[in-house]
Amino acid sequence: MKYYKVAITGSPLGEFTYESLQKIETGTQVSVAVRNRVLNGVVIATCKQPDFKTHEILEVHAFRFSDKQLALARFIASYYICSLGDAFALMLPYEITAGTEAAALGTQTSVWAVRHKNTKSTSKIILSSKQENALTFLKQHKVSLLFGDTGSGKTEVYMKYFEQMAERGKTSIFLMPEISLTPQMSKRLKEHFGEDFVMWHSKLTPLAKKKALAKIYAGEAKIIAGARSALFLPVKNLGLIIVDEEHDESYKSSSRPRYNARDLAIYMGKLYDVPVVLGSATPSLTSYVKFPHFRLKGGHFSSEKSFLYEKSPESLSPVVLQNLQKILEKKEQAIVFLPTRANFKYLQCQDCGHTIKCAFCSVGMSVHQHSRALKCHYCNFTQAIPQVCPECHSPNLSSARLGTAEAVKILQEILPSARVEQFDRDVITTANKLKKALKRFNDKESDILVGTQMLSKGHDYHGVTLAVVLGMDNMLNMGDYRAREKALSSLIQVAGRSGRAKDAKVIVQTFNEDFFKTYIERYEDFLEEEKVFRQELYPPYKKLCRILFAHKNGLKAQDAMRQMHENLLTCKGIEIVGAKKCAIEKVANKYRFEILLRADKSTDIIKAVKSAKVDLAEIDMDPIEFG
DNA sequence: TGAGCTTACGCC
DNA sequence: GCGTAAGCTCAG
Repeated sequence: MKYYKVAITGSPLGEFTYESLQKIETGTQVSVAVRNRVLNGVVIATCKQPDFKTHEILEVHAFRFSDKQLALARFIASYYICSLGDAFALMLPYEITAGTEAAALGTQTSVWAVRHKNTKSTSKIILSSKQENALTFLKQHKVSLLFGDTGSGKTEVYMKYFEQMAERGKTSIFLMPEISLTPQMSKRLKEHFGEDFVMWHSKLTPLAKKKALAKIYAGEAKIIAGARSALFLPVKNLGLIIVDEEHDESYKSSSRPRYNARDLAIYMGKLYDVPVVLGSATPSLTSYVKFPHFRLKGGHFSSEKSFLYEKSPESLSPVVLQNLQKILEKKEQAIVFLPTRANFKYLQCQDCGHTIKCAFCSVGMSVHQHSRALKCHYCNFTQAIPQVCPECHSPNLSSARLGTAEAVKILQEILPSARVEQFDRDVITTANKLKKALKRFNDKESDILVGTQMLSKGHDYHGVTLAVVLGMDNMLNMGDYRAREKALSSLIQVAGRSGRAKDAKVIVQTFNEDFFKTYIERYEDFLEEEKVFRQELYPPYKKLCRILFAHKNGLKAQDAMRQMHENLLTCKGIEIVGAKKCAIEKVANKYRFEILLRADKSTDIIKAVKSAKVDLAEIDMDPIEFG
């Protein structure tokens, strides 16, 4: 009898020992019984017979993780402090049988693919001399940052690099934020690379996933574009990883394990000995400090952009409305950016000051006029809009903090001839709706798009000559160490969506004109100054780790925090910045506490957290959210 | 007393 | 994480 250590896929527990008569290679997928359930697992080692009774491995699957994937899983488990089972779960975003079935399917597809090879464009990508220089630079470095303005032609540089890799038979992974996986980008890559190109994201239908996997297994996919999970696909012959919009927060997972795909891409680059390119018009300070960069300036468009700052509280002010009116008269288009969804973020009593809170979270309920409801943006709890204050019964309830839906409503009333559309995740719920909304806008069937961050991510709007940016001060006043970086980069990203063809105007409503004015066209100056601000206490100069404790019994969560805090006191090389209630005390009926750690080296944090960890603790290494 | 719900334990 | 068994509450 042989004995094996098995990591249970998706389980936070450690490795369990199972027996089998078969010889099973490390990395092989197996089915095992835990309690009386059959679960998937991964064989991670052989071992001696333990002193307890073991169960038999029920089934040995055909799929096996490569040694490099095993190394990646081990790294994730150790750096993000999670079980191997949790790490492997990231790498299996498809059913257990996918490996074998897809492999079988692969042969069929390859015949099909060969027959359709002629769908691939034969046209070569022609780069400008600046772009050529950029590519040369990227090729000279293991990890590099392509710091390129919107419209500077980063995508062509990427595509040329992909093409050269494909010519050498190498596969490239192209990561982008989920929301940027637009029909436009897909179309462009598909047109150029034809059957060599595969798209991967969580919303693919099971059949589409199967087809994509088949191509990947068969080694036919040469360019794999996808959201963060695409990083873990079983790629053959990896040659290059490009992480576009590297500053984007969506690379960081907000559930266990809380990995950052951009950072893991860099680790994978080392592991596979392939180059990694990070790209952004507004790079994170972390990447800017850590990696050599090539500055690709704009100038792709000959148009000019002018900025107008309005010192005003957030509103559709006369200045904003007049400018929108002018745009309509000229039959041009505008985008309006607002960081808030719904009609209003809050509903407040004018007499006693009470804000209506979610019954399950310690946050205000947002007003959704369309569904005539108050909605919690944290847990989705919905209730009717009350007529009187639940505290003092006053009927004087008023809404605060303008949201996208309300802005659309106001614009439709004041500018009745305008065709205004809401562009946020309340309205754009599917890929199809996104595609259609973009098509309407680019076909000039709509005039004004009012939206959140979604507006600014990777879409090309040809005819926009006015960008209105509201709510910047709310972003700036968020209070976490990245607030300035986030606000400025959002502004630059939104501004970058306008003036692609003609001269354009950007209206920024803010009381912090000096800050935005100074840096809007000099992001590198901002980064230089930000270095000084971060030097003493914040990343990339210091490592942070946040540990969360959430439980519906508040005392349980607090006790767990206290216990871990006590354990941490004896640990060396770390600073306990705080151990307290979270800023948002309760979410989805769970009370929340947190510990924040700071250190010079991540190894000290890992060592400390591993030794001090208690059951309830959820580890968030390199956190970017502090709510 | 036991149905119905909450909490603690430990999984190989 | 999650199933199970033990603990707890309360109408009858």
